[in-house]
Amino acid sequence: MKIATYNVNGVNGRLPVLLRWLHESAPDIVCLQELKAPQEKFPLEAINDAGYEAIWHGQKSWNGVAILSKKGQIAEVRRALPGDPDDVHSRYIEARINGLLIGCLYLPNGNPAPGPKFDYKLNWFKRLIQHGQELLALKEPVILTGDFNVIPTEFDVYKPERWVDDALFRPETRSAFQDLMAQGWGDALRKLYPNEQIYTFWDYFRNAYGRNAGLRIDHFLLSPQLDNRLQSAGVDRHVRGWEKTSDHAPVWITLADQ
DNA sequence: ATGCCGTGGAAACCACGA
Repeated sequence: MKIATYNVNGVNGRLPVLLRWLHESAPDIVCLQELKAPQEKFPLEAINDAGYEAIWHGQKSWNGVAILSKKGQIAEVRRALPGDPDDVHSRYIEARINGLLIGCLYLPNGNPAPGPKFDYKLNWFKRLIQHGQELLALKEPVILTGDFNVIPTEFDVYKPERWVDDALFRPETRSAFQDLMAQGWGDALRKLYPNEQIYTFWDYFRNAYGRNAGLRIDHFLLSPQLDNRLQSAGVDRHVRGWEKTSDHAPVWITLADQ
């Protein structure tokens, strides 16, 4: 079973790219972030025509997350991260599909830091850590995936010294990510490629993709129940080179059937 | 060092992104 995550940066603006990639890569389950579309503007018909069922939580202009599946029913569990009923951003959706519990997330960017946006990021992170603990306590096969907006280590950025004061790389951010990982999650891509340089995002500016000036900020976190089912993982980095493409590339894993 | 590009929405610019 192939599962992917992709920050599309506008699901309607990128629809041709999304459909081309779905056809080429043929993942069974897809987590999307940054739909940038209100609930009623999600392109369900085109997604259905591509062979996928979908659940989504849209929002006007910004954020927005979705889970697509062409394998098994999507049983939605929640469409918000617990812990703050006043949080109106659409950044989390969770569902059971085919024996997997999948959390699709778009963690706040947090810039500029310090400031209220960074505070929001850290508060969101606290809620994610709390929820992560609850997910692991289920002792089920769980996947937490999406755009974490976290550069986990110096090895995950082309020029770390330029990013030390950035909300994606600040000590508080890395520390929060370490706290989450310490619960027992496995970083799927790092587990399979401990020494490879892996990027999932390249800025639109300064020919970042051409220079491979990238960041690794889209992650697949697996619960221990999935440790021995992880078969392969990768980044479809060539998609970042397409016309009218997102600044992120799709990331995927494959799991052995149980 | 920098939003230099790109999106959506409102309004011919702005907020936001990483």
